[in-house]
Amino acid sequence: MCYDKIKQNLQQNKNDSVQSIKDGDCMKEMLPALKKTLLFAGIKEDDLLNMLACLQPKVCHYDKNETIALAGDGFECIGILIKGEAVVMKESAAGARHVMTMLKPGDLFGEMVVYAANSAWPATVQAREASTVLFLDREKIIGERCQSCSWHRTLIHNLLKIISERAMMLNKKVEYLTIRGLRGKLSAFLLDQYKKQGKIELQLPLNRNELADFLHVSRPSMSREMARMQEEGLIVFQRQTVRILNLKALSDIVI
Amino acid sequence: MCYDKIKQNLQQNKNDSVQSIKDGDCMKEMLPALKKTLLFAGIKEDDLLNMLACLQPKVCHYDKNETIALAGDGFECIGILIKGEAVVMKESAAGARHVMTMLKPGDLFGEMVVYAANSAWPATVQAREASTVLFLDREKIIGERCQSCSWHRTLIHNLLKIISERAMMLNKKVEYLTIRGLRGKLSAFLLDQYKKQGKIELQLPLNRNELADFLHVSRPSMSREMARMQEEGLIVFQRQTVRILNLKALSDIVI
DNA sequence: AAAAATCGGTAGCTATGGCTACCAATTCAG
DNA sequence: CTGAATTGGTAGCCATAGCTACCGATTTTT
Repeated sequence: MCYDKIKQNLQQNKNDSVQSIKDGDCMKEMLPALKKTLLFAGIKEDDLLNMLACLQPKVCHYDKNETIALAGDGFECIGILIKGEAVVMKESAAGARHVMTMLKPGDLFGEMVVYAANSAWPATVQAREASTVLFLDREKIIGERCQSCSWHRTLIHNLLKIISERAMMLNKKVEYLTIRGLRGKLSAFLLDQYKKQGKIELQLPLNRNELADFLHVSRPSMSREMARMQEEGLIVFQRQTVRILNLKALSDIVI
Repeated sequence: MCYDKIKQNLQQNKNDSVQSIKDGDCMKEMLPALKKTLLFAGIKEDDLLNMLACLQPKVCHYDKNETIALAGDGFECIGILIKGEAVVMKESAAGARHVMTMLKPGDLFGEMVVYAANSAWPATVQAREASTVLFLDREKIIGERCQSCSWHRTLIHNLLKIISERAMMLNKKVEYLTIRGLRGKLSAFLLDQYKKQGKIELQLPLNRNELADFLHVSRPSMSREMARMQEEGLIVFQRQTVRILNLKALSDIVI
């Protein structure tokens, strides 16, 4: 498992991984990914180097299809994908696989798991291409033993923001999922878009397939319902454009 | 709205609310609630007082049925219910109300919203009895301007843990909700219980009504499905006791 | 510009599951 | 100990929505 890899890395000279970052080669490779990482938002490029020295990250390489983290593992580090591509997926005992997210360079994983007490990693992370991952110790991010580095505060801010927003997103998702009825889900989505875009003439940010997927309904069923709502004079639509005709009726549908 | 109340409070002498905490009367009332609050876990009772002096909380009182926070409000503070009882609820435009959580003394609210960028409060908090609420500024918890207080680190740890665990719970909920088919949801639930209890003979922690509610299905539909599963030799059950007969079959059902 | 792929709409069939109603068993209260 | 209330099982009806299949329109590729 990945965990073995991290441990191996630890047993090496402590400064080894940091050293390797400091020689320009490796660092240059990492910079673009690190700059994109939300965890490091607001930290100047020049400071990144010093910060990494303090964070003592472990760098691990994975081959294509190698497992980075296994569902059920305990997990002490936050991962940042530096290079390559990975997927977060659920695997049933039957072997059916369901991809939950794709990770691109700069993406974070494990932020939630790592700070929750005795929670096992709920999904498997697997490299889809040869990939490089940076592991950050959860305590080091907070700066448990570090009094001198000023940017720990920025990291904590970012971390709180990232996890909070993940939670808010999940909350929103639960809301959509618990709404009874396809029409209800659609109405809720349209009203949310209305709130966001401020006009009754909406541009849908998703195509039909993605929207159906997001609401967890089948595409034809959704199309049918949209057609019905148009018949009943609630909305008019053409492709990605939807105009809400009866705002009140829509909000009445949502529980 | 609540926000006005907090502002009023701010316009008073800055130390006013803190003062009032320091006179024993008010403080004694608060102590039991504060000790239960997860945000303060691991902080000694003696330290609580000093901590509150640094955090400069605002104390607000609410009458029965008064609104503490309104859906859509921006919100800069975390709330701790000290006395009374409150509910977090969703209100549709139609006026239908749905209680999401009940808050008891010591319970926190707003932790997620407050650290997510420009997120509006997704639900309304309303006092069900005459209640007292302590509001903590989000920056003060992190200790933005405070170098001296050592327990900021504990608070940050607790905060990260609380929000992470909330997110993990939501994640679990999404999992259950996205499973297609009543049988799938049931199987997933039973397998989770199996993992938790370690035996194939389970004691369900919920009665049928609660379980149906948790899985977002109707009680009769669930009973029917359970009966079918028994017919097919997957499980045997009687009231709260369920014995799993075919573990593999169950896990095959869950996607 | 033609071919291919993607995207969206529609139809028909059917499985799923929600709902009401009712009954049996168990638990609780007086 | 008896009546009431809660809890769980069952039946039947029917709305919802999933699925397959197919078609036309649009976009992309070559």
